[in-house]
Amino acid sequence: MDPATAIPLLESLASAIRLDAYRLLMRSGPDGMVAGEIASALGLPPTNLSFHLKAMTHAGLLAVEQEGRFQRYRANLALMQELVAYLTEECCGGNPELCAIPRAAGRAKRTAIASARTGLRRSS
Amino acid sequence: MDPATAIPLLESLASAIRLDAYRLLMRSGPDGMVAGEIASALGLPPTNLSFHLKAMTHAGLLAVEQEGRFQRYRANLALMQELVAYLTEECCGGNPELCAIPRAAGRAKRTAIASARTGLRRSS
DNA sequence: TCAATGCTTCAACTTCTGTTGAACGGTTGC
DNA sequence: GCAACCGTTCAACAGAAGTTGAAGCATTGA
Repeated sequence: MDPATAIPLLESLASAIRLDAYRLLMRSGPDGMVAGEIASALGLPPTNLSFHLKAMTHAGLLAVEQEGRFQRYRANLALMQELVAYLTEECCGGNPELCAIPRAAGRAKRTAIASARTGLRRSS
Repeated sequence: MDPATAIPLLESLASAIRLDAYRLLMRSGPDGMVAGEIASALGLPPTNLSFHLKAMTHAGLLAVEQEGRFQRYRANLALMQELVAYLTEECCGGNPELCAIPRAAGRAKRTAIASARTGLRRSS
């Protein structure tokens, strides 16, 4: 995944309504939910929900299927997993165990990066 | 992590400028970078960059430290890892291996959900 | 002390996002 | 066919986010 793909997904999730909707659909499993069910579960007017569901569907985070007069939405879990993998990569360069360590422990690995800079240093 | 904590982080990352800035700082390791270095690396005017760095710092995604007349920014990798853990949880209920499976495989698990609905089914 | 530097804050503006009510199209059941 | 229902699209508005230039504050070096 590249940034251009990740950003629309992050935008989709960076809203309380859309994050709630996604979590709801994730929990509802492969059956997903019909728009009206989602609206009543989240307590939203249908126009507003439709706006957000459309945005998420456009981003690829949801799939929609017509079912008679209903619209059934499902979470695209595979894409979400790709996003998580991308963030893990961006977080620690693929080494999650480096993330939370104290600063001194990263010293060996950052030599190359440090030497590429212009000599600005903390007072130490 | 709860949604109220995750959303500002997702907002922080849901912008090309801010995502680029975070990736840059992540790659620069524990040394971080000075604001001017970031600005020239990303090709941004300082006012604009300052706006975004402030937003990310406010969200907790970056840490900033004064260093003489410079401001040194560092990525908060621990928080990023918490976010990834949260998304993993939200993605598959803590079971990432369930994510990408074909729909039929989830049948047993969704019985309870399905029975709560009104008997609507796809034509199959 | 004073000019230069690095970065931020402020104000003004433009653009994007989110919300709402009204209208519309498609499906269902009588 | 026709009314009821589900959900979307549209238009209008309010508020938030992003960008820019000017001004300000703090630090540095002469």
